[in-house]
Amino acid sequence: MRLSQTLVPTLKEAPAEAEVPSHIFMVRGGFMRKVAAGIYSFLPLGWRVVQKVERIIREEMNRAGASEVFLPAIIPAELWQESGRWEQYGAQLLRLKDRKGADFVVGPTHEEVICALVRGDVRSWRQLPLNLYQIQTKFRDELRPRAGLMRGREFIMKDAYSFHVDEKDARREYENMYAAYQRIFTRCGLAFRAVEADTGNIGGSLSHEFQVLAETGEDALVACDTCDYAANVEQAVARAAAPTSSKGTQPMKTVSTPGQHTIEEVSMFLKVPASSLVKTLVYLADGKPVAVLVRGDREVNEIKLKRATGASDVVLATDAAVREVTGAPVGFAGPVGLKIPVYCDVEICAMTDFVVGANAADAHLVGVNLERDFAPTACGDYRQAAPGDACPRCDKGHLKGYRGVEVGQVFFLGTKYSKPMGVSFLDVDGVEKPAEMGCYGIGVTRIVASAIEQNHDANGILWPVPIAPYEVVVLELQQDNDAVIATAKRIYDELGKAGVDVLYDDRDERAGVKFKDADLIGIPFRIAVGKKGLADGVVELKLRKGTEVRKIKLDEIVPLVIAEVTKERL
RNA sequence: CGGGGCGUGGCGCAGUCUGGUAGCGCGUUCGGUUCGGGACCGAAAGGUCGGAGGUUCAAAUCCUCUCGCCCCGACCA
Repeated sequence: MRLSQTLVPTLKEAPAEAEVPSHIFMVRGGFMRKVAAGIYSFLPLGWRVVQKVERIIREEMNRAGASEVFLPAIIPAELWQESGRWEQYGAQLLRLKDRKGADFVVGPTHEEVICALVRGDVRSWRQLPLNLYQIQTKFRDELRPRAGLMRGREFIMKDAYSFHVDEKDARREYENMYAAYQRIFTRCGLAFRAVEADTGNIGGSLSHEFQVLAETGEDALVACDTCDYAANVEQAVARAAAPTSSKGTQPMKTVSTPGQHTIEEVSMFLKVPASSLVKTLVYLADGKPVAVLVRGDREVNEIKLKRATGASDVVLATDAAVREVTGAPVGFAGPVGLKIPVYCDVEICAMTDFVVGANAADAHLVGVNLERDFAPTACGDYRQAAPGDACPRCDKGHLKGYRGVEVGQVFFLGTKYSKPMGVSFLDVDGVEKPAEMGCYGIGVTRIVASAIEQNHDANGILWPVPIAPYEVVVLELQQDNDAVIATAKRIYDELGKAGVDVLYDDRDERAGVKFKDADLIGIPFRIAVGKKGLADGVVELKLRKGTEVRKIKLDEIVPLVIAEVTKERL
């Protein structure tokens, strides 16, 4: 492609709203433009990157035995009412009406549609297993879209759904997709990690997320420094310290702590570390108050609490509710004498003579001990795992913290959707059974953003060759020199004929502008054709990710570049 | 939804406190000189100051309402 004939509007300055590197460079490099909050147009360069990523995904999905379909973006509400998600999904679901007043949704995900398709046409065990996927635009009306493509409202996703005669086969396919995902992200040139994950809204019982490691990632991860355990902190098991046999030595007594209601304040006031305090938090589990105890320097993991209480909704209680339950202002809650269920994190089983709120204004209890002074309803893992924790899987390791961008997730769903949606088949034994299901998503546009987060410098993007919009850029450094123009055009033509994706900067611009733009848009291989080099019979070859400028003889440049590009393609 | 901030030519911003009829840099167009790391000189085009209402002789500026956007938090296949 000749740069003079396409639209690559590069900018010297990025819009003020762009903060993360991927957003800044995609706008500055002329890859995309914003249309509304979380909604973007892809320009020629950006769309080429998306298509390269999609091609890799298609190749690997097809190789893994999945079949591509294309489902509608606009879905009748009845299907969502049938699954129950019309009510459950909340405000993220964009709802609309047609001219007759009938309700529709813009699909944020497609379990309903795929189930409706499969239940109509799959009747027999002989038709299973089946794995269907699509690459399509999704819409989720996010509370707060941010960081360009990292969290948009409209985005491109590859979603796959598999159907099986039994759980064993569904788990086999889970492993198959897991392996395919490893290949996809590797081929995209990403440094990533598969981590154990919560199953969230989608439901099901087994899930891994594929996280691209990046400082700007929204997700907190922990991974063992010794074994291969890795998990989203939402999901990570917090290893219990060995319970102490000591019963504690101090008597329980009340101390006055006027105005000290945060852990930090109480810790300073009583001159004890936060790790010697026990934090009592009141939650409403489906509206009913429960208390959770964690060590003072820990955080409650609400997902674990949700699981423990069996509630479908767990929220921190309002100040008024806390006051009603504890009889004290917020900041003085404690387990002693509480009439509501008390969930005690196991870490506290290893503590003695700790500090808790006294359920009275301006007072705390010191020298408190489990069992002796209060009896919890349950003991378990209710806290957020944290860097420095002992690894829950191996004996030697400790957890380290990372930030990640979730680019894919695989779920084993069981019959969560197939039962309510009536996806069943007649098995060999003549019995009708619900299909076991899996689903597997990849954020295509998020891959594009996270690739930039991982591959950029101060001047612009450093695309990995397999997803670069073009593999090679040819710079024509002078417009008034026939030899330069003829040579640049010849190299461009020959590379193009050889199947190399090549961009030709034939614009009537000064050399400096072309160098700057080439760095900004991040094409991996750069060939500079100028009169200085031609005088010596050479052109210059430079890799975007390196600093070395190689002078290559005119008759060697094309075969050399073809060889080097091919090597990088994966 | 809670907290903070911002809407002024395509982009980045000043002007708003203290009302007087819109300015700077980049980009764009034309002419000239330049020409291997975002050139220089000269000329020019381009703005309902997010929108509506109000106060005033006079509103980008003050008041009310409203819409949009960004950041932090809560939320999240």
